[in-house]
Amino acid sequence: MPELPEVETVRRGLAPSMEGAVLKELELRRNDLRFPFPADFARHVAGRGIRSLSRRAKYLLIDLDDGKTIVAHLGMSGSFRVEAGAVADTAGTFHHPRSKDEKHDHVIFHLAGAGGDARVIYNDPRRFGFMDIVPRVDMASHPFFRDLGPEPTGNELGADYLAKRFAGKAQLLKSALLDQKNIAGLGNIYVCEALWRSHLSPLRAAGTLVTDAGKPTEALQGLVVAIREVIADAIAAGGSSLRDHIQADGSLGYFQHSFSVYDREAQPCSTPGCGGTVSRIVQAGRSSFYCAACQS
DNA sequence: CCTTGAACCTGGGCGC
DNA sequence: TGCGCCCAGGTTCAAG
Repeated sequence: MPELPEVETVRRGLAPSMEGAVLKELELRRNDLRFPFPADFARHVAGRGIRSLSRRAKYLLIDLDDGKTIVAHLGMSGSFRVEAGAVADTAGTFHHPRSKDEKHDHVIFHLAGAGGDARVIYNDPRRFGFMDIVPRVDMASHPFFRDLGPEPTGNELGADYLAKRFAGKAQLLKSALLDQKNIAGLGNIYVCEALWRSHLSPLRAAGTLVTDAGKPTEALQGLVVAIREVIADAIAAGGSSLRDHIQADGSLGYFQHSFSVYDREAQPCSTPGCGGTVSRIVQAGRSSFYCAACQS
């Protein structure tokens, strides 16, 4: 499902329709996703204005004008799509585009905005996603966010910080990078890709990237750069569209065309001069893709 | 503390 | 066409 770049792409796609709009009605087509919706969820948010859309890790945050925030996690298969408001065709006739209901449409945001009415529809076949509402003053201490590590964007993530987290750890590097307490927002795809870019094996112990003095090794510094770059590249590409993930406007991200190792088992490694082959192994129940020839 | 495996749920792909 | 199995972008909890 959506990792950080996909959620960021969703946020950017939804923002023009949602920011500044009024949430006329929240339509819940079932009682729960992964968890039950909060008590009186729909009644609670009806009529509220939407201030802004933001993101923390893989959470989409919809800030309302009453000091509360709708928190949405897309799980493995969640997606949003927008039905724009009335649009004039070339003859000047207004049409209200309304896509037909699709299977697994679970939550519908009915909006009134400057561009007319719109609907934002949350679809999630596997229902591993969830939504909740949290007062903004409590956000940092809320269990969703309390233990999250730094964002891998910009300069928030540092090698010195990771050295402290990894020091003395026998934990597999793959698992350490998937742990949202270490870095927030990475998932299976981008961990595999960042490890390939930094020529590090997913089988390596996290502690081997830290010197005896507790400082980051050059390898760890390279890993931090690779993580930042792969996330930035993926956001710029609109995320990765595998299976059911689409952008809010229905278009596809295209970072999947830039995968070097993810889902490329048995294909040649693209490190210049390497000549190796991409392997797939299973670690902690997840597939890891890597080149044993150039990643150590 | 550690790591692994199962669980949550539906659907797509593949082999037979 | 169908069935059974494996796999899937995440997270959490139990068990060893």
